[in-house]
Amino acid sequence: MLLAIGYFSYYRLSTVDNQLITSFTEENYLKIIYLLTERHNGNEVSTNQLAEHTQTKAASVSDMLRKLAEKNYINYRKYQGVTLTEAGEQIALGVIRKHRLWEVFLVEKLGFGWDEIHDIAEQLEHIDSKELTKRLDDFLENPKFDPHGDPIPDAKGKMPSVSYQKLSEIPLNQSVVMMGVSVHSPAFLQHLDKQQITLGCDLKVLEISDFDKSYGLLLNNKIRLFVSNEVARNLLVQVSNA
Amino acid sequence: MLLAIGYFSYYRLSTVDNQLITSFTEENYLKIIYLLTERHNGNEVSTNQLAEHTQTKAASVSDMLRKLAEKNYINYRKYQGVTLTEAGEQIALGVIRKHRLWEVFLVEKLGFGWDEIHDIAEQLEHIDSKELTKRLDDFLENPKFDPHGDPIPDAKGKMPSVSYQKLSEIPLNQSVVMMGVSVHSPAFLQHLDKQQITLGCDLKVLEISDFDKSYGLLLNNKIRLFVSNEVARNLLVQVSNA
DNA sequence: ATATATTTTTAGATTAGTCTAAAATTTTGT
DNA sequence: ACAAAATTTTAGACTAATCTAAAAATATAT
Ligand SMILES: [Mn+2]
Ligand SMILES: [Mn+2]
Ligand SMILES: [Mn+2]
Ligand SMILES: [Mn+2]
Repeated sequence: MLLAIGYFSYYRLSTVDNQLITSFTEENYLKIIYLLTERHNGNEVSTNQLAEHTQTKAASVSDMLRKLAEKNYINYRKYQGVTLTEAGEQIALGVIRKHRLWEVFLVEKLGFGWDEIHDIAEQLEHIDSKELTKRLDDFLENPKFDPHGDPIPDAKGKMPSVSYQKLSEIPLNQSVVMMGVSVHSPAFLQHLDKQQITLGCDLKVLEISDFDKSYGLLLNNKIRLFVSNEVARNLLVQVSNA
Repeated sequence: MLLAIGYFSYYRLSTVDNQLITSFTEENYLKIIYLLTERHNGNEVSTNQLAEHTQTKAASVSDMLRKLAEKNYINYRKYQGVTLTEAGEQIALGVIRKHRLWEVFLVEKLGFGWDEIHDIAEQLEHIDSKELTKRLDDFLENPKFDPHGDPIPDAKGKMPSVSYQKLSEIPLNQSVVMMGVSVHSPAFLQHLDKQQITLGCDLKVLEISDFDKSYGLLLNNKIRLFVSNEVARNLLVQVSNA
């Protein structure tokens, strides 16, 4: 809620663009439920998983789930985990859209590295203004992917479907393009930077070491390097269609 | 507090760049105390004034003042009103800096009108990242004034001093430049837009009507128009030094 | 199948920020 | 100078989001 008096105005949390009030906290729960559901291919998300990802205790999550179910944002059968309703999913996708658009802004316009942006986007994703989101999207020239390769839901709340594979699942000598990462930690992203593994680069698995299961790669048809098995499992790629 | 786990992270309010925790709400109080103190030329701000500008009740303000005084952000003698301490002023100036930088962004980069930006900046001013503020400032080419003509405090927390006069205090036939507005309501700003009164335009008071005390102006040495006494009192100008 | 372990929910508290109503203090007007 | 009015503070209560501890439900393991 916003009210102007003379010079000033005071922004009182539990904002609204127009209609229903969804708190900062509720938005975070819905977003995390969406992302975890997606990661589990549509399976219910458990209370403990949510506690872990919200950095709270299971008891707090139970309370919040009761509340979100009351508002019809989630399907909730006690002890059975949750999924989002259509209404809940739309809120989640709106938050994810803003998060990813702001990440594009931070990298493309402000020159941040892809390892520095997530925590800032975590705040910006809650800014509540349809018009701002629309103008930001245009300013960025309607990007379809964020700096980590994640697809950006459109203004209607539709998430583009992507079909990436883990590099670890690609046959030897198959040329692929690096499309995304499934871990966003600064440490992992900086590790990739050091080896010049960036979004859009060409990769080919030449060998998998018998010694430590590490991956011997050819990068951009030029550079040979080894990455650990864990790195290979967290690189998302697509078979080159060239 | 921010913690990343795999894909996600969860932003828990009561944020920090590094050190002390200042809530969203506390930031708003400190900002409003700063602006009201400035408006009263350094005089104490009263509980009722704060209640009005925070859209809360005097009782709530009293509580918050006790808390802010405890944290040494304000000088508070019961019943006597408050002023900011150096620490409180630095927080207020940081918030105001971000508010005004974001307003520049919204107008210069996203093409918003000056009447549409305040409420969005009211949210953006709480985003907590020194690095973001620094890069935003550079991206905007280190603007010294926001779209309403208000000066932008520098990164060290120093507010540039400006010496504007109300148009209503300017002698007849004195050429002045329009430098700012002392009311930021969309209605007022749109009213100015309609008469093409913009920041930087030339103004000269040709007459003050005996009938209704309205001001007969010459705009940009070309256009003659009348504005109400209230408009004249809320236009901030500076004598042309050309 | 049943005891044990794990997960989830409930019960009861706590904190921040707000409220209304009542008490205390300051200001104003004669 | 003092009564009345206005302002400010205090007291007590409420809501959202969290917590710990205990109870209930579900899963697992012999
Ligand atoms: Mn992110
Ligand atoms: Mn991302
Ligand atoms: Mn503003
Ligand atoms: Mn402004």
